[in-house]
Amino acid sequence: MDEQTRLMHSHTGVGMAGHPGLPPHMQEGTGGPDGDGRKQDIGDILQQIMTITDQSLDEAQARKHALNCHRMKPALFNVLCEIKEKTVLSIRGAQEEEPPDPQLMRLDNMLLAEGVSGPEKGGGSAAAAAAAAASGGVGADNSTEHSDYRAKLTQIRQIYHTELEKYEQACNEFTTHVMNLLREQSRTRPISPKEIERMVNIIHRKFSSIQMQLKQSTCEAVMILRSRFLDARRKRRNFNKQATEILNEYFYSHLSNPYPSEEAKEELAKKCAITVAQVSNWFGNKRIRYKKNIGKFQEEANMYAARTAVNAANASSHGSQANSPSTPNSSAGDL
DNA sequence: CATCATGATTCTTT
DNA sequence: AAAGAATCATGATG
Repeated sequence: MDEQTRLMHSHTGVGMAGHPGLPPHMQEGTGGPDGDGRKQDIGDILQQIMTITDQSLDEAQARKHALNCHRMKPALFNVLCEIKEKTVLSIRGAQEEEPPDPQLMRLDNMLLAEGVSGPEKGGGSAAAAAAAAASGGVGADNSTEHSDYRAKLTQIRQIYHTELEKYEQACNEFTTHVMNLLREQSRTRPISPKEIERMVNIIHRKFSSIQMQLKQSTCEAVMILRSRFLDARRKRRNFNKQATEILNEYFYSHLSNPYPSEEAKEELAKKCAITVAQVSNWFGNKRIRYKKNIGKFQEEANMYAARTAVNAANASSHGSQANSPSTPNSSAGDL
């Protein structure tokens, strides 16, 4: 490896010939193979940097002060301003404003929709619950499953916000640092406020590209979480036997018109300890499956018909029997 | 472990 | 908006 020669090669005078308003490291295309007139060893520069001491810094400070106080300084500064005035016009054509990145907007929208990037509310879980309910739409029944989801979502949001804050802070720090630097330099070379502004824009763009990575990974995390939990809303649990009995009873006793009204659904939901939506699901499934294969359900139909008949008989004969909800082991309980 | 039952979701129809 | 139809994914079962 001849890194040394390569480095030597890449350092030429052109590095200083770039944009006057930008520090060299922010420009593209500086350096590169070039005429090797001087071939100044970059190692020398590094050496100089490494050997900077407080003393030499003080020295430099003093020299700067001396320069600033030089009697020719204002005149020189004016000349520089003039030159700058001429050159800056040709530079102005650079990309001023960029259109908002569609991908970034997509990510932002999604994070907002998931309740991640929204305003952090005190409760946290409440916000997450609202978000989950809004996105899930149907759910909101057994919160035992959702609480885990909410907890994880809150966790993700916390990480996201702390990271975002860190970036924000770093960005601000860096920006003020650079601005101070530029202001300091503006005493010896002309720097227009517009240039400083553009510099700030560049910094912000760099940092926002970092932020986008954060948003991207946050989005991925949320997606994974969703697929694991919210999609686990279809982690189906069979209704208990009693509930299916109640539902079947209603279904077969209203076989000619198995469409319970809203009130009836509520009643059934209450009796079965399930939601109205679940009752609707059940009837939807039952109707279509019954219709599809009546023969398969014939036995079941007969059974429930017989039972309701018996129940009716009991109710009528014994008069005021409030309710016999379970009738655990009656005629058709098992084969 | 293959298969069916079943609750939930999604899309289409009414 | 509600029902129908197709489909998905899991639970139960043998």
